[in-house]
Amino acid sequence: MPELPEVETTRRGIAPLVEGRTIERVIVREPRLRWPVPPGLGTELAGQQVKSLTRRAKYLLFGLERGTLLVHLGMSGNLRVLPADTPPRVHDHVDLVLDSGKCLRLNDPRRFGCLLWTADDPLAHPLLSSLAPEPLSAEFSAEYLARRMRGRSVAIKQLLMNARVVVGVGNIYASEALFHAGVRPTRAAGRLTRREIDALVAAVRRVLRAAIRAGGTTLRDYVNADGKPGYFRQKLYVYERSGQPCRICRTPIRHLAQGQRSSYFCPTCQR
DNA sequence: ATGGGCACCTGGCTGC
DNA sequence: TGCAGCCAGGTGCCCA
Repeated sequence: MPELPEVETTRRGIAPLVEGRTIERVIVREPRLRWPVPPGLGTELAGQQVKSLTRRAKYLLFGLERGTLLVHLGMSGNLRVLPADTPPRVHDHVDLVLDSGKCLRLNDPRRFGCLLWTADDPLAHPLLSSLAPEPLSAEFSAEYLARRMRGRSVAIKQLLMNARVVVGVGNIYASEALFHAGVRPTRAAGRLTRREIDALVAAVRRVLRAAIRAGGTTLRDYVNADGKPGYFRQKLYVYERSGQPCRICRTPIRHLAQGQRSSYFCPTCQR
């Protein structure tokens, strides 16, 4: 589900409601997430104030007085701030009960998400330590990408989704960015021209920024912190549009599978 | 090092 | 109506 824009939308939505609040207690209804919720989490978090809420890749980092809470939403997770007495629904796995009378509630049907705590520098955590640059940072430049693509035979779409090359770009925005750059998803990464790499870096940035502005993309079950869907779906050019006319040239959008993931492209606009 | 495939899970849709 | 099969915003790990 959530790629960078959806995680960032979630962060912006919940930050004003959690920053400065104290966690009174933690309710774990289902600890079996991608990694088990640590058994001592409640003891660790109770009484701690949330100092900051930041994002690294698709992880949310809750900076506490002591240590950091790491949350990943996996494919189907969402976080909402609700009145603490709201009856839990199916797949409401964890609540952080706040001193505001509200709770931060994690819902995740597929349980591919995770909720972990670390006492140390969160960026040194094994799950975060080898992550690539943020796509919206200056570090993600055409020079950088060109260097990382050189000699690689892997398809450009799969490389874009590799978190050791650039983070935050998932299945939707990889297809969309490649459309806007005019590059077919199947091209070998190492064969792109410098002009195409320039276009691709710009397209990744543009698509992610526009999606954040629209509150993310809701395909099925993504909702933001207010329980509302994102509106970027209406601005998708190729994703889940196979057979429909290209918004630029009317050629039917094509679908194919790459590494067990669906890709979409316009055979006319993308070369 | 690189690339490919599988695994983890639930739910919704399709087609027989 | 029932059920099998397939697909879905991610990503760590194992193998060649």
